[in-house]
Amino acid sequence: MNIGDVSTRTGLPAKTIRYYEDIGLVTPDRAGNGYRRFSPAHVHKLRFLARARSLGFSIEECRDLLALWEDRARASADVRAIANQHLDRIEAKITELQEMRDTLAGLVRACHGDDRPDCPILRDLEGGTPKAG
Amino acid sequence: MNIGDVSTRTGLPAKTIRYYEDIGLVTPDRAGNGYRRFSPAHVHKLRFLARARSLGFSIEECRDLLALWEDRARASADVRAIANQHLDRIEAKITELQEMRDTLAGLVRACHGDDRPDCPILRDLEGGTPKAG
DNA sequence: CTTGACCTTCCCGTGACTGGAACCCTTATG
DNA sequence: CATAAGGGTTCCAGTCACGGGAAGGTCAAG
Repeated sequence: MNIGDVSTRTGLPAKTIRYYEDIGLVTPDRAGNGYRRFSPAHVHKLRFLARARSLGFSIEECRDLLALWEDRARASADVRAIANQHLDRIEAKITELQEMRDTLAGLVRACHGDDRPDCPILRDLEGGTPKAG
Repeated sequence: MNIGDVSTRTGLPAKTIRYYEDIGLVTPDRAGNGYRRFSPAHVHKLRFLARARSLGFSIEECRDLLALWEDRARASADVRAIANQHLDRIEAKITELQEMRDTLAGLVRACHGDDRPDCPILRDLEGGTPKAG
């Protein structure tokens, strides 16, 4: 199978698939004309990667997950540890973004948003005068 | 004031302050020995930047906000538009992360996490067999 | 024989910095 | 006077996970 087919089958751009080869995540064969040739197993692997990436795992985590996936003697605890770590990072990021959102939403609410120059948003950015009174 | 003092006063690393000069966000004076010299106004501006960045505004948004901040005739609506747009992006990101979190949390819960190889997390990544039965 | 859709490699750009090398300026101390 | 410490300076490279685009090879159809 050529890279274009693999791309449609996995949803990954061809560029991304080449990149994954570059960094050693997949190693397709080569046809006589130099074209990459992918087996169903390669496609399966790339789908695994696409799914893991869509869940926000980093490339290095994907590499680890792939290794575990291909290790028939792996311990599920190892997989869960990676997932849990990632989960913690996601939770932290969510909290951080929620704080940003709350602050910003408050400022946007406080701003009348017309053609006058007075603006609580800028006042906050300027010096943390969070609307006195 | 030298860059080190500005760094402590604003909480921004010196490297970042130099970077902000590079991209034209601040333009400190220069002393005879080539050192950057910052006025209180520069520090104020950098604090503005630090606060805006901490709220997740991109550098380009910061540039726009700075321009509005320094335009005494600005309309608060313009500021609010930028903030609102940013708010939407934050909301979208939060939703995306929450979906990731929910999926991952489900998988982690389903994984017994011991030394056996059987693992629902890998099963999901492998092919979307989301635990049949 | 040409067209057009594929494929290849290669290099640059992204955002917002961070690390590090190699060097200059200033002050204090032996 | 040498030197060491602790500022500062420039410039280059790396991060992460690709994406854009150039320059060119390959293949099936008309």
